[in-house]
Amino acid sequence: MATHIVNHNQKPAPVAKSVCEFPPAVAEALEQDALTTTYPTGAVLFAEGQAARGVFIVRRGRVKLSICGSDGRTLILRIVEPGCPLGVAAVVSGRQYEATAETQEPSEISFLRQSDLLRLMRLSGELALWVTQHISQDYAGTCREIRDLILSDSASEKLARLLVGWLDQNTEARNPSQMKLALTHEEIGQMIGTSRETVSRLFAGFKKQRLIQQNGCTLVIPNRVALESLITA
Amino acid sequence: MATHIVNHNQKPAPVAKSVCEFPPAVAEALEQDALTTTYPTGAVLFAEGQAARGVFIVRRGRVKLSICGSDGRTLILRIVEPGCPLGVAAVVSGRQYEATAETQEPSEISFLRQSDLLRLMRLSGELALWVTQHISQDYAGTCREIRDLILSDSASEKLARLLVGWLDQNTEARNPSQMKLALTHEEIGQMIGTSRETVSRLFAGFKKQRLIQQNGCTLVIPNRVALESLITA
DNA sequence: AGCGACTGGTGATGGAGATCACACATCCCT
DNA sequence: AGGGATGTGTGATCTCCATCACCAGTCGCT
Repeated sequence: MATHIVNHNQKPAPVAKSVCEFPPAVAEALEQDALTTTYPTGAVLFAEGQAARGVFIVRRGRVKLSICGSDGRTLILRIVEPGCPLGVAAVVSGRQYEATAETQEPSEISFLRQSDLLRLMRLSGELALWVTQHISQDYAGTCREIRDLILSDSASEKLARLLVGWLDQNTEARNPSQMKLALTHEEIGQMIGTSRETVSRLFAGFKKQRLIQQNGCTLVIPNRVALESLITA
Repeated sequence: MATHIVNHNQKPAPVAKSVCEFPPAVAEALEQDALTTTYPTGAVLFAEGQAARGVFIVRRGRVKLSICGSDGRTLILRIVEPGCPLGVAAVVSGRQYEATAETQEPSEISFLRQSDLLRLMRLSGELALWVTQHISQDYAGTCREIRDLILSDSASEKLARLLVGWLDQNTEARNPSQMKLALTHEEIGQMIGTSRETVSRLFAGFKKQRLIQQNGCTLVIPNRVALESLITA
C-alpha cells in the first residue's frame, strides 16, 4: 500500500522534535516497505515487555509512551508527535520494547518490520544515521526526565518544570505564552510522578499566585519568569 | 487509558563478559586512532553539559556515571565496567554529554575523537553497529532505572532491587551469593535516590531480618528469594 | 430527562523519609 | 601521639505528599 507523504498542517520544524519531514532515504523506505494504518484513540501499538517486532512511525496524531511498575502505577515518559519513530532502540538491539505506546487521539501510523528496517539500514547509511540519532535523542530525553523527576523533591518544582518545558515547545505558536492543555490532571500526575489530587492542588495554588490562568482547556502563563523561579527554589 | 500489568522478570542483558574483548573492527579502530591513558581515582573524564568531544572506552577500572540536579544532589546512573564505551549517544548526535563520568579507581581508558569515530563508523558497518547497540543498551538501562526509581515508593524496595541486580552481575563469581561492596552508603543512596541515613537504617534492618550479612566490605546474601519478596510487596 | 463514567476540587489523616544533630570508628597525615 | 577527613550508626523532629473520602460538574448515552 503506497502511502502519500503529506503533512496537512505544515508546521515549521518543531524545535526539539527534529524533523517532521523525513530525509529522502527515510521517506523512500516508508513508501516501499511501511504499512500505514489509522488507529482510534486508546489503541496499544506495543506493550512494555513484548518482543520487538518493528518500529512505528507517527504520521499524524499523538502517542503516549509510558512505563508501569509492578504495583500498577504508570509513568508517562513522553508524548510523541508526528515525524518520530517509536521502538527504535528495542528493534535495533533485538530486545523487548522498553515502554508501552498508546494512541492519545486518532492517529495515522506507519509500521516497519524489524527485518526490513535492519535490511534498509544496511543499504542506506542515511537511514541508519537517522535511526541512530533518534535513539540517542531518546536517550538524552530520558536522562533529562530522570534529572527532573529525581532531583527535585518538591512536586511544585516538577510541575513548574513540565509547564516551562511545554512553553519551550510552543515557541512558534502565535501566542507563545498560551497553550492547549490536552492532558487530564491524572495524566499530568503520571508525567511528574505524583498523585492526581496533588496536581489539582498545585494548579489551584499556581492560580492563586497568578502564575497561571486557565479558561477551558487553554492555559495561559503570563509570567514565565515567576514560574521558573520555582525551579531552583 | 488501560493499565498494563507487565512482567519485568527478565534477567538483565547478557553481561558483556567484563573482560575487555571487542569485535575485530572495534579493536582495530582503537589500535589505530585511540589514545589510551591511565587516570587516577576521581578523575573527571567529562562533565554533564560539556560539548561532546569524543567517546571514552573503559579498558580497565570502573567509572561512575552520574547526573546532578540544580540543588547539587547527585544521582548515579550506573557504574561502567571495562569494555563499555562512554558518551556515545552525545557524540553521534553531536550534542552535550548527558552525564558526568568520573573514575572510581585507577583506570585505563581509551579516547576516540568524535571526528575519528564518525569517520570509522562510515567505513565499518560493524563498528557502527557496535556503537548503535551500545546506545540502545544504555537507553534500555536508563528506562529500567526510571522504573525502579519512580515506580516503587518504598526505599527498601529500591535497595532490594539494587542488591538483586548486583547479584545478577555476579553469576560467574565463585560464590554467587557473595560480593564485594565497593560503594559507600552515600553512593548507594545516590543510586537509589535516598539519603545516606536511610541507607544506613535499611542495611541495619536487613541485617536484623537476616536478609544480608556483612563482614568488612564483603556482602553475603544468604537468601535471595527473601530479598526478592520485598520487591513487589 | 436520568443514568453512568470520567474529571476536577478539597478536607482530614497518616506515614515514610528528609533533615538535623550527635557519637564513634577508621584511616592517613606531619 | 594529636588532628583532619571520611564513613557509619541512631535518635528526634518535621514536612510533604499519598491516600481515603466525598461532592460537584460535564460529558455521552438509552
